[in-house]
Amino acid sequence: MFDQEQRTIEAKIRTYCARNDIPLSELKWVPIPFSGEWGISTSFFQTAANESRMGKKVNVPQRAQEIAEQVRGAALSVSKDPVSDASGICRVEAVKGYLNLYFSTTEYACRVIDIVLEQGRDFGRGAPKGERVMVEYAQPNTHHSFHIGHARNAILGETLARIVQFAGFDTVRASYPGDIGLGVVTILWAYQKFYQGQEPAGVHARGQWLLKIYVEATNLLEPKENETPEEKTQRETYDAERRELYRKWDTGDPEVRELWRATRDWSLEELRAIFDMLDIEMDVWFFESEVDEPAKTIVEELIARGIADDERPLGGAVIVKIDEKLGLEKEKYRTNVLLRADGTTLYLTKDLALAKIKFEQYHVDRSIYVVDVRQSMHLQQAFAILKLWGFKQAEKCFHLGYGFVSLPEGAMSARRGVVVLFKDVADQAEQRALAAMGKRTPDMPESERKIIAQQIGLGALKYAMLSVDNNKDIVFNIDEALSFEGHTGPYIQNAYVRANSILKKFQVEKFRPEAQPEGLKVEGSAPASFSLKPATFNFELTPHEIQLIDFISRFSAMVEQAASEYRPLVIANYGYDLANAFHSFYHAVPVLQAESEDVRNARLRLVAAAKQTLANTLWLLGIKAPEVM
RNA sequence: GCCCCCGUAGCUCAAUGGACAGAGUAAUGGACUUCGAAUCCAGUGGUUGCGAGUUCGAGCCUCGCCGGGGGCGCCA
Repeated sequence: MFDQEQRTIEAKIRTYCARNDIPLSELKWVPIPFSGEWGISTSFFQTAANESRMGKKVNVPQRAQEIAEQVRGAALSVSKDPVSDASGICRVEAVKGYLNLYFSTTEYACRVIDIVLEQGRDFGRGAPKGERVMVEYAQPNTHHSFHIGHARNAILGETLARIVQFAGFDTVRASYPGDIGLGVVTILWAYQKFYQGQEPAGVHARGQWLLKIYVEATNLLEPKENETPEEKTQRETYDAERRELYRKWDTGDPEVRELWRATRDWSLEELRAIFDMLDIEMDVWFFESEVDEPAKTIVEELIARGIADDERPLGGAVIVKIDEKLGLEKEKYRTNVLLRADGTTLYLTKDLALAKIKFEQYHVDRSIYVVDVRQSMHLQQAFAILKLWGFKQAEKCFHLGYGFVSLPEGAMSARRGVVVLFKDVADQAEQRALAAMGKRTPDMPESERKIIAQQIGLGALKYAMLSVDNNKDIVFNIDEALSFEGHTGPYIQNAYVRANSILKKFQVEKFRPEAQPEGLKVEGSAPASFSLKPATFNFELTPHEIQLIDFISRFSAMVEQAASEYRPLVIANYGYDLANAFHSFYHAVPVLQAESEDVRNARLRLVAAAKQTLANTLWLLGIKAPEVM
């Protein structure tokens, strides 16, 4: 916001230090961490330490303070036009080795709010970065139902995609369902043998039904303790049938393929329904079944390039001795298999083939994988091989690992049917939100109430997933995940609603409505800033206003940080802080009842800016911003 | 045996190597005739697992130890 002033002062500092032989280190500016005023700050400890290293005998903190004081004098006096209100910086102080530049409150408030209102939904958006990034997430197996662990993946991936997109990357969202493999065939086998034609109606019911079949099938196919010879024979017969089915699939048997395609579609339909609920729109769908052939092809290429070693003549597999090829002394990436002795591909093989497709056909510069942290080793191996292969994009491959989601009673297991389904939690969330809405909105039509309850429920669930650092495991406690109070999604949504409420009331009083723009589904929205009058903020601001403007002004920097670190948590935390600042402001500072017309106009602009920033933040989190709740 | 992640308030979690380690939650007290109380305000709560090291400065970086979780060539 004050880049110009910052650069001018930096130049003055540099000049001063050059003239006085002070070995200035890099100037890093951070917001002054005290509330009540705004400004930026930089320290001179590093510079003082430089002197110390050069042989001068100095006490570093003391010397840092001396330099800060001298530089302060320079900043104020080098120019004939001293730093003043006019330039936006009203005060410069040197304290404890830091140089603090304080912004003029009036000037700062005006600039921040003008920018927000002018840029609207683009406030905080980064300039185009000229790079394409692909975010691969949502890789559930088909023929299963989507559980709460899958939901963490999808929510994390979507939010990351929104963040990098908003930060200025050309962003491609990719899903990669596992639509073939032994697990899938197991379900096909049981379906065909016991349940053909018995599937229930309803997209979700059918998807969940497939999961039940899987549990039963697993039960039939797994060895039991103390099993009788008859049971053993039975089980082995079943297993042989399953293997035969897989073989038929592999050779393209039309009947098996048709069975597979039909059941697979049920899962994909459910997956698409869930993406709709989560507000996810995929750009690209990769399927494991379609990567198999390309995977076989690349194996030959990797052998030809001398990256892979073919041990098939010895009755072995095709492997890559990654450490050896990289010339590493200590073992790090170890060795992995590209092709089994029987000639079939593996997960790693397919991922390599898929990466090649991403780079060559989709022209991806950066490739992000949102995958369970337990697959960290495999992805590191894949990236290492891509590097050996000569793909420069390998440097910009990134594994966003996340800890797994377990239940209070232990780990989830699809095989045993011990899972918490996403759909069930989402339904529960809606019910709880409806109950919480209670009498707050007596005049709201049921249809709208339902929509908003979904938005609140999912807001709570999503925020619960995003407000924990991705590398930490989560024990899924439904009461905590669906809490609507405190550090939660609805807390942020509620701040947005309150901001809207003020603006709405103002407009109703002022203009009587018809001011309702067309196309807004939700009643009571007051988004238009056209009716806001210019304001100067030429009055003494309360600490609450200062705090709120401070958080608003940091939004762009937060987006940039979250994108460069690939960390949705940064935005989740920011959203809470911003909402918290707004709630405090809301409670303590009258807007419509402000003491004068000028103050009221200014505060209305501030409320509109806060509302906009909350809206943009919620969008990044994939959480809807209802106008009422 | 080797590698990765984690250890912060009773509990759940934050904190680009910088100024005073912060929130939520639980318990306590207060604030609705007011722009919506899903909120706000107040006090309480800490040897950042332990020990060294690097640094002007370490919750953060390095090493060792303790404790928990995950992974390690034909599963995904």
